[in-house]
Amino acid sequence: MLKLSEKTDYAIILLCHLGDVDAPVSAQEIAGNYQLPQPMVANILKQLGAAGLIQSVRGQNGGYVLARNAESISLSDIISVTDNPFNLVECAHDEELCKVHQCCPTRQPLVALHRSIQRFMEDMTLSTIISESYFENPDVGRTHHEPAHIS
Amino acid sequence: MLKLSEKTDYAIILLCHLGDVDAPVSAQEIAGNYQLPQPMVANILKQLGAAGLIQSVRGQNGGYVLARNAESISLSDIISVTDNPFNLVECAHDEELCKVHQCCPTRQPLVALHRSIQRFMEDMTLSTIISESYFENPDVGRTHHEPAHIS
DNA sequence: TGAAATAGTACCAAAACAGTACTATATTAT
DNA sequence: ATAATATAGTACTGTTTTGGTACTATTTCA
Repeated sequence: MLKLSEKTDYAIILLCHLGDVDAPVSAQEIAGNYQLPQPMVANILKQLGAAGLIQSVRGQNGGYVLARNAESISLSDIISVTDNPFNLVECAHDEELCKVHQCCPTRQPLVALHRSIQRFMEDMTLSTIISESYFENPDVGRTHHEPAHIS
Repeated sequence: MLKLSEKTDYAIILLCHLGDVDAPVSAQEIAGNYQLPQPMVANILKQLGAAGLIQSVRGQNGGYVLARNAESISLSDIISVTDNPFNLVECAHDEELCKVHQCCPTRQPLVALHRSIQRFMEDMTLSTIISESYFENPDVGRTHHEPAHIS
């Protein structure tokens, strides 16, 4: 399905949190903050760490911090970790995989769509996401701007 | 995963074929032409018919023709049939589904990405796909233009 | 009346996903 | 030292989605 995995959703949330704090943040802390199951948060953080997007600090008072500044982490980077490298169509990478290579009308236009999405995801950085995010915490006095529902 | 289903791939191929022919084309004919399993082709055509993208002609010498002209069939239409209606993130349609609604940094930027993709898919019509498609049939004397491979 | 086609549905195996569990290792506070 | 609190690595499992098939009914034409 043409949908982001929930892991990616969560990963973005976790990364936004890390981008807002300087000191290392533990999996437990984040899980508590967003009411998500701790093992899953830990698992995603492990993946993000292994991929080099965040850096781990082991031991007591340990946790995670961003490995790079938020400007240099793109949505594409994140999706590559939690959603596999983006690949709209299989044959985009390997033409041999195409089962109907005698006449494949899909390749050209779908590759164009692939590129368009890819580019968007590369331009969308974590810092952009953070600056565009909005908070609905009741304790934060903020105007509630409702994003229009789509499609 | 952020990938089109194979059914969508096939659906595009089938529709392109129908867009090139006037007389009704049967599932068997198409299956033979592209060396795809007949039952699957038939199944996809049934779905496309039920969705109103193509029109069926029953009985002997029957088959399918486009129900509308190729300009008015968008990639978005096709994907809605074979890939479910496009929905990059669950909460894009229903904010209540958001499990972390206290602070959801993902919504705004992902909705933007959703819109961007949605728009692209609506602008990409079947006739565009057909005109951009290229054929490698050996019997058709054509210059072979290799699309660059993408990341 | 028989052949060739679609209509509708239901089914099944394999893959992907979400989430968990367990063991090992590192660091710090006491 | 040692106990507490972290991450590291990996493997597992139930559920959902996907790809593909099967079967029966209906329509149309020769």
